[in-house]
Amino acid sequence: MTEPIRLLLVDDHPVVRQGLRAYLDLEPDLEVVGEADDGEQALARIAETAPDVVLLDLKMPGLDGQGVLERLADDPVRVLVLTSATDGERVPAAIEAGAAGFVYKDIDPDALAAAVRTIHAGQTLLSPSAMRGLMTGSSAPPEPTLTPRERQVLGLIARGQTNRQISRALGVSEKTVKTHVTNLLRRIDAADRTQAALWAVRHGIG
Amino acid sequence: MTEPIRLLLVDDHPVVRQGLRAYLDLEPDLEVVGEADDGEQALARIAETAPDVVLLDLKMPGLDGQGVLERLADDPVRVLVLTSATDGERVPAAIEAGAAGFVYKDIDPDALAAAVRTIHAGQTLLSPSAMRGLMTGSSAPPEPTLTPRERQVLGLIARGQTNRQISRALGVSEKTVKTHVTNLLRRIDAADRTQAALWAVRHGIG
DNA sequence: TCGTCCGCTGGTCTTAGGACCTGCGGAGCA
DNA sequence: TGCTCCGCAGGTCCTAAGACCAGCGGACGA
Repeated sequence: MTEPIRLLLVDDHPVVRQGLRAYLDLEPDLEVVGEADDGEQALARIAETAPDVVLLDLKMPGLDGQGVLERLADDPVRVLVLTSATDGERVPAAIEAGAAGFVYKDIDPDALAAAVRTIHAGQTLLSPSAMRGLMTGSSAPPEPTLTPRERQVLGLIARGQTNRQISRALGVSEKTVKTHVTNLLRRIDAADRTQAALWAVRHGIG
Repeated sequence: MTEPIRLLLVDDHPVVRQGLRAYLDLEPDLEVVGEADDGEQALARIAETAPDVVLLDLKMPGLDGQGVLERLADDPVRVLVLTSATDGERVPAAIEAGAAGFVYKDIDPDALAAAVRTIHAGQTLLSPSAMRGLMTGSSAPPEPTLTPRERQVLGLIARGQTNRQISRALGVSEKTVKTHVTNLLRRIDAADRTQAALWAVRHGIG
């Protein structure tokens, strides 16, 4: 097993830090090595703990996230910006200042862990549609829209049913079920039914 | 999007409530509408806020979790008992008194959110072997005994990984992974990896 | 020593699953 | 009318998954 990714959590709300720590520390390849509640403290902790990735809220009293980013210009640490829909307008400047990506604070824990790994691996977490959405001030990313039938099939997948079982349950051919499965996998960006089932559980379907 | 599931958190330790709230509130379909640190306060909050689901610690000063359950006999609210391995002997009585399920306090956030959704959907979170083990007063959950390796593989399945991906993550052959999968499927009585993943989620693995 | 469990790995074989091609009819809308 | 979406279903094809056969060495306990 390789060294865990070392994380610093920077947010002025203890509740948020606690919540983040509670589930990030459960990931075996992630390790929270410190917390900070403002920009100055963040810089001090970064110097002390040399984290790989900083999860950084932009909106903080005193030295804010943008200020931190500007002072980290020559530091190899990767910064993942934690943002909310109402803070979207700060993100482009943060990216300009060197942040490697951003996520919404309401991101689910799996996706946050994945985001951390992605930027730690040297990639960035930006998509033109996401940037565009932020700049127009639109709310959180929309959920994929499944057709009623796809949703139904997904619900049955999330109960562990095979295509054969689903076809019998719905009174259609197995071929039809396969078609719905193929379509819904593409919509929710899942590679297979197992991932689809997990997605369904996370989204309260089935 | 449907209405979020409204939650009340009941635990005498502020730290626990805070941590729970921090990550449950991050789930878009869940909303923490209140907290209470003992049974009396819990009943008052339930009356005020009409939550869908109560996360309830059994062991509290004054009116405890069991007392709350007994007074909620005619309330439609669903109760998810938060327990620890050392409190296991209280669970059967709590279930008898109307709790819809129980989870261990060290459950990971995904599994907890899934548990909440499951009981909100009207299901229960009980397995005969889990109940049997609890009734005999054993400490650890009496789950099917997976070997350490099987458990590890199951955890990765529960993240949606393929056998190939798992073999790379663990540094073993795909053949070895398949063997572990075959063995763990038999142990947990699952027909395929999708069912195994769902089982893992329900049991706080991965 | 022997037996069991564990983790590792090879082999063979079948089939469920999924991608991607196709097309039908119905509904709704410009 | 034409287009899109939806649900339904056929086809071909490949491969991941899983069952079941086998065996190795190490650790542990009777």
